[in-house]
Amino acid sequence: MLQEATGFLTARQLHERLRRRGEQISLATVYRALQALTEDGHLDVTMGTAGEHRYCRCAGDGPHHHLVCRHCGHTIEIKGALLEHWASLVARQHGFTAVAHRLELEGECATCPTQG
Amino acid sequence: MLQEATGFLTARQLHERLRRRGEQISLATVYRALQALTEDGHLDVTMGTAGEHRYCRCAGDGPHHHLVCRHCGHTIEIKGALLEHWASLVARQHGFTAVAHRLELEGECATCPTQG
DNA sequence: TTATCTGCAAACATTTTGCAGCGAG
DNA sequence: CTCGCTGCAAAATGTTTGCAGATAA
Repeated sequence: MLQEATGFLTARQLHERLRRRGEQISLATVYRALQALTEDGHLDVTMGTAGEHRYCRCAGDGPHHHLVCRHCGHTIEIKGALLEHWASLVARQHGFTAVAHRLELEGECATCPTQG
Repeated sequence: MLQEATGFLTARQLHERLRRRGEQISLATVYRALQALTEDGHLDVTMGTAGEHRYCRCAGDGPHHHLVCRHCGHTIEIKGALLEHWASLVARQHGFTAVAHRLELEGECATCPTQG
């Protein structure tokens, strides 16, 4: 059902896509499904700068980050062991414990179909 | 007026603080002031996981990141030259250009007043 | 029967905006 | 007068929830 989420989508965007494919699904159901799948760990969630949730279908194989094309939404997963190391080091230097980190990279991908 | 924003605050939190100090300010005015100050570059904005904006008074001296205590909101600015380097390197490796990045570190600070 | 899933619409939270009042120039 | 700042309330947007009907075990 959420095979559509190959990149980062808002609930509304996913809803629109599904309806265009002919599914008669309602927005509320999309939200509920998204919620359930997120709880099960099948989806990652990030916050857009406009305050909306963005859902992404990621392999649940541990912490990673995302490189997202700002035009087409194409997403690449990044396993940033180096970053995680650096993050916990910096945090410890400042006396912080139980540190979680969140990184998002946004740019323009080389093969962006929406470039023209 | 926003000297209160020593850490990350939502508009509501700031509004509450100001009212407790006796200011008869309205929520709309808080938003408007926040908006103006953000445009002027006097405030940084991040998104909380619940979808709310969080405002922070930062020196506008170039890109940096934040280490935030999840309990008291105490915030430390981090200049991550190493991270920026790594980020643009990774992005370039994947063919991305014009890459912006956003990092947030959240943990528990050593001198947290709300630990008990 | 119960349990789950669904749609619709209302509720809810955050943020923005329209209108009017007030003080400064 | 105009201009800008303010408060109140309503609107806009994104998200959640209450209720009832359908379907499955």
